[in-house]
Amino acid sequence: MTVERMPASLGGATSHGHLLELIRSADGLSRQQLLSTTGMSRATLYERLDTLTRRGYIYEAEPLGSTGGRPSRKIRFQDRGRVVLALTLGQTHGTVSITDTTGRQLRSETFALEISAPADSVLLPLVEEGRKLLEQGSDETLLGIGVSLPAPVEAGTGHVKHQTTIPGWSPDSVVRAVKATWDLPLVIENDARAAALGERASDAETVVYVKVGTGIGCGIVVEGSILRGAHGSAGDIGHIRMSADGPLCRCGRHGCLAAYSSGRALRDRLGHLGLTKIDDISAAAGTGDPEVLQALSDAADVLGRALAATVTTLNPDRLVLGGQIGGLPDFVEKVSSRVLTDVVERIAEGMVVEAGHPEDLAACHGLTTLVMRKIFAPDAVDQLFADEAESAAG
Amino acid sequence: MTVERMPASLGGATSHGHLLELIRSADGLSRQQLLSTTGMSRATLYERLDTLTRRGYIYEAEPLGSTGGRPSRKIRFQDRGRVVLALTLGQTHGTVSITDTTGRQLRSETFALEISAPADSVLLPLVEEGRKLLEQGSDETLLGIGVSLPAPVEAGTGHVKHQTTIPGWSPDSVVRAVKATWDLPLVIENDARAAALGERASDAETVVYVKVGTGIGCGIVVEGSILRGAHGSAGDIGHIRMSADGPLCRCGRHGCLAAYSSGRALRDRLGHLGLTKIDDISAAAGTGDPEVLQALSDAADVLGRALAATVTTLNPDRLVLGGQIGGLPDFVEKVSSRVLTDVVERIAEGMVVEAGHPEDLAACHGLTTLVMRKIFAPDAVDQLFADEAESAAG
DNA sequence: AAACTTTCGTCTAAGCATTAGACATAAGCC
DNA sequence: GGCTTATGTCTAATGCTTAGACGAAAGTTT
Repeated sequence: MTVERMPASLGGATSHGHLLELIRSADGLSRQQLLSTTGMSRATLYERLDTLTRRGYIYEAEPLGSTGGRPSRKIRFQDRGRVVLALTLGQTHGTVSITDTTGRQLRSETFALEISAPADSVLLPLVEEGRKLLEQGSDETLLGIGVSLPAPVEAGTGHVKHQTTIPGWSPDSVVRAVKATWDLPLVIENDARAAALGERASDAETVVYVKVGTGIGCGIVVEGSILRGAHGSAGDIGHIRMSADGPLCRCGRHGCLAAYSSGRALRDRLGHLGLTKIDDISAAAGTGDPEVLQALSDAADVLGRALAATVTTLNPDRLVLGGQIGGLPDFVEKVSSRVLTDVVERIAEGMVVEAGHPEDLAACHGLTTLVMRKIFAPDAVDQLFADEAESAAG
Repeated sequence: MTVERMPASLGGATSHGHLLELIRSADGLSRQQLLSTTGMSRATLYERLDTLTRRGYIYEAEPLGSTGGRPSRKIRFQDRGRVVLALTLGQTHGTVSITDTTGRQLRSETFALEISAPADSVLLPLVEEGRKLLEQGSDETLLGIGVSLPAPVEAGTGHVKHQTTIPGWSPDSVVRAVKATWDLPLVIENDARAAALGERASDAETVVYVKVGTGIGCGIVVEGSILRGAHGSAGDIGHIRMSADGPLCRCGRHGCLAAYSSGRALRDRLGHLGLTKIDDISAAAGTGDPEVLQALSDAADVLGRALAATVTTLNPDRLVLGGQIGGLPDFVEKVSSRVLTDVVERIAEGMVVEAGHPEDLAACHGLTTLVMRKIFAPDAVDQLFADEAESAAG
């Protein structure tokens, strides 16, 4: 006799990992609902739920309203007291955050730092602060750690690629600094990419996140996954060439987007006003200084022209701007209008151009998403259960 | 007692579908090799192979060389006599091809057509020619049909999107025209996207395919899958705006890439030489007409500038040029040099810029890939087996 | 030609996960 | 208290998968 099965896509959630995934995605399902959505037998499902409960993956939450008989109880993903530590490093500041499993910040501290300093001198204070922040919580369990950097990161290993922004750091400096304190799942990602992931609303969306701070970074998320390209340089839009004879860029070429629109370029242009820091510029923009506003407008216009090409190539649902410069309302407004006029209507329509969440929050959220994915990926969970069963038997 | 299992990624090929996938990807594996790679038991594997053989999915091929004992026999995916029909429609020509399961053309015929004519008057002759070509083969089984169009196509349904190039076609005109003759798996795709897929070498690569014919099309393949974007307009680079006050484009705006570099733009520029067709231009380029060469060079230069932005955004492994204009050696050369100078070295290095296979072949290959994927996707095969088992039991 | 080696093909008993379904209990509603 | 629905546990049956045996097949080596 053959059993009626659900289409594999929806409910063939037979394994522990997929069942957990189902519970984690739906916020609270009753046993009854799980039985019908998965199509599993009572005995099997209960065994699975039992195991997942015993191992602390799920718990039984409040009852749902009764429909006449005994009320069912929600089964929930065990997120109570589970936290992720996110270290988001920028060029000049770093934030240490404790987040819940959905990426919401619970506690955080921001510090000044100099990213070009030796790796350990930058990282160890942050790690130490992480330890302190963790101690402030009661009954919290740390699940994993995420670190974002304003530099290219190798996809699989999390190694820092040798590059101008972080000259002295060895590839595995972050891994070592963190692993020395916590032997837990660790994810390292470029800051713009982490923020892009943190800004995405649904898994179906294509999001382009552009960070304009000291430099220009960009993260592209297509259907929930980060676009990396052949050598991990996808989204390196700061070096789109806007003209053959433009200003000199740090990369040695002329006319790069970053030489027009980055915070560094603005600082150079506005240096004579005594604005020596990027934050000075955003502050001056707030006061309405006309020269500053004009400079921002020019920068935004060039960026908008470049992004028009990027947007035309990718047809995203959303274009999100962030960073100290990128997030300024006037800047967003100007970029938006330029992009929307330069992009053909078919692509522009329905696309949202907007300022992102405060940068740390976005990156923090993205990092938590990555950490959670790494730990609770169905296959990873199944593997873990299989390994434990094996070692118990062997 | 617990069984040692292979890592799920590699060999956990327990189901019929995944086993078939494994056999299909490796070209000829012995039973012995299958046993060790999958980790399945002899009995189970043999049952699976038996079923797959009985249903005509696989067959036993020639023996491998002996290593001292009885030689093993290769198990092969059943591709003998299996063909796919590919209809590749351009603006002015259409090709009907019979391909083997790897996408290699076996027989083909090319016709002149006018894409702006009513759908049925374009499609029915091609379908009829397809029937004739199929009759020429002996002992061939048609697995499915692929159709590529020089117009946007809706991803899931294969419906033609209402657009300027094909004004009179109803969304489902292609589906109806084909399904009336063959009730088989059908895939409909945009021509540049099909070609992009047809050009890809490995599933790990990111490939940007740019077709310069009458218009400019572009297909982007990331890790084997086609990038579509929010409304399916990803890769619509013909309307990247190259200047605010450039020539008028058909879309009503000024300065679009297509107004500089498309075959149509070249034809307009070279009209006074009596070159009224795109093919005339490529012919004249072959004879070395200096005015034509200069026009091509200019067009290529602008395209190269636009592609530099696209390439910087995506960091592809390969940039492939195709189409009547795009495939011209001088054109490729010029685009390549412009892209490679405009793109920052980190991205340019390792990237290959090259002319694609003749356009029909690439699109044809891509279509076959899509049809084969649709039919032999592991899940689809498993579903089929499950359904049949159920109906046999019920 | 005989011995050797390796694969092939089939079969069996055992193991294990999963299932259908029974049965008792719990809990809210009328 | 009766009704209804969900929960919790248990059992026999089912059926897929496995380990492993066994012999035949088909080459190589001696």
